[in-house]
Amino acid sequence: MPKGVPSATVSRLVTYLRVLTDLERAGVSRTSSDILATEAQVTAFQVRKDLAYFGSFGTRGSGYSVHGLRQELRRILGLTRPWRVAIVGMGRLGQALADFPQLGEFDFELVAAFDVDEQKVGKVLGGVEVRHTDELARAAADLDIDIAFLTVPTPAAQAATDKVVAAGIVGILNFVPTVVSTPPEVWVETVDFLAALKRLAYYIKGRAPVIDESGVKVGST
Amino acid sequence: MPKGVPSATVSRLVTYLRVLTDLERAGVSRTSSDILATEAQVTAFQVRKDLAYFGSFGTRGSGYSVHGLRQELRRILGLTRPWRVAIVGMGRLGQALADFPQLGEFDFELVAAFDVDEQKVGKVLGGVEVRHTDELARAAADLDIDIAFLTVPTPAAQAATDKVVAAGIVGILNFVPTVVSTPPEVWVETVDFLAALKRLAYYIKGRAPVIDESGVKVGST
DNA sequence: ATATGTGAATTGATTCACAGCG
DNA sequence: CGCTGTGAATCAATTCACATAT
Repeated sequence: MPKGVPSATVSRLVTYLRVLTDLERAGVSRTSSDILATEAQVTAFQVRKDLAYFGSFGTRGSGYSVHGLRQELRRILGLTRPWRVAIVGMGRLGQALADFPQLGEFDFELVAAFDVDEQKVGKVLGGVEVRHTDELARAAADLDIDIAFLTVPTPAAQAATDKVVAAGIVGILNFVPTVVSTPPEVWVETVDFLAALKRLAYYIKGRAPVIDESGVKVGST
Repeated sequence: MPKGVPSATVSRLVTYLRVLTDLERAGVSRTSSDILATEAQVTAFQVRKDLAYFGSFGTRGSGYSVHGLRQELRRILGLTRPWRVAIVGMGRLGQALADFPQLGEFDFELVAAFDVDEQKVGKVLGGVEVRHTDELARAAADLDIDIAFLTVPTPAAQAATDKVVAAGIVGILNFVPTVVSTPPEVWVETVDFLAALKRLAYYIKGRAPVIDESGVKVGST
């Protein structure tokens, strides 16, 4: 596990893994940095450099084994063992994620769900019984929870995070549009579509088609 | 609109804007790069450098006007005018997004929804009438659509993207876990929670609590 | 002949120190 | 005096050229 790997490299490795999975599913047995680069929309240099952080996985002159490189990437990314996931916050999004069928496909197992609403505690939503968030520490130890999906309302985010941290959970997938504080041993990845939408506004500002006086779309000025 | 702004800066501007909105809502009238930095979990240097790409918005010795800086960031990010959004792909996620109440709060207006499924075309899902995806080009011109939310099944992603591009839409918020190809005048922001989850696995690999033989959690080795 | 793996060069982003203004 | 704004320095990431292996 080398140090100093750019986080952009980790993101790209996830993309390469998806491309390799598609290739393997399509029955392709060998590939190259060129092909991976095209599919991932990066350069072949970048693909090779990204892989070089972790070792040498190809054969000079003939490229990479699709299956072999896929296994290596799964190992590098830590996707060869099942991760045990809990959802914290069973509102609309939490319930939708509980229902999401493809989680298991990728060795992520939903093992618990939590909410502070007594109306929800004890009910089964999306196939899991909802427990009270105060049970987090006990349940995390019993159920060996690795990852929490944080899907609580924004004002509750930090308090819920503190409970997750106190429970010894080291990974948080944060769906709440706010920055939460955690000790350094806890890693937080954020998924925030409103933030992505606002970035998009920045990039297309001034590019959006302009309608001229006759109602015809013309290029931006 | 300065060139060469790091994309990380754009992401952080979105965070600063959220912090400023919270501060304004809380009735705070002035702030500083230090306060913004703490809330956004970056350094004060970084805040000032990020803002410096676009101008000078503070007062030396006394910091920033919360309201003033918030307006500047809204202007910089292109959030002072309404953006017209269409959803392409009215499956589970598309319907959930159509139902999402907070879009309008941020000057994003849902103006149309598309699907290829004849069963869905003509129905009203999440408050919008669903049109056939082949109507995209016509509708985009009539309704002046700026942004498409891409929420189609993965195998349909590129074909749907091509229709979006042909319709003259310049911004795509891509929820599909794949890389789509677009001409350079179209900007794509990707929201992929499975990718974020896999990155998380990488970072916590080796950090996850280890259970010793007596069933007690101990630090990772 | 061909495509990988990698050190060197370049480009880009962040950090810093302090000059500049209120 | 305090806090912003910014050029210079450091640090990090990407690009490139080519040596290397099959």
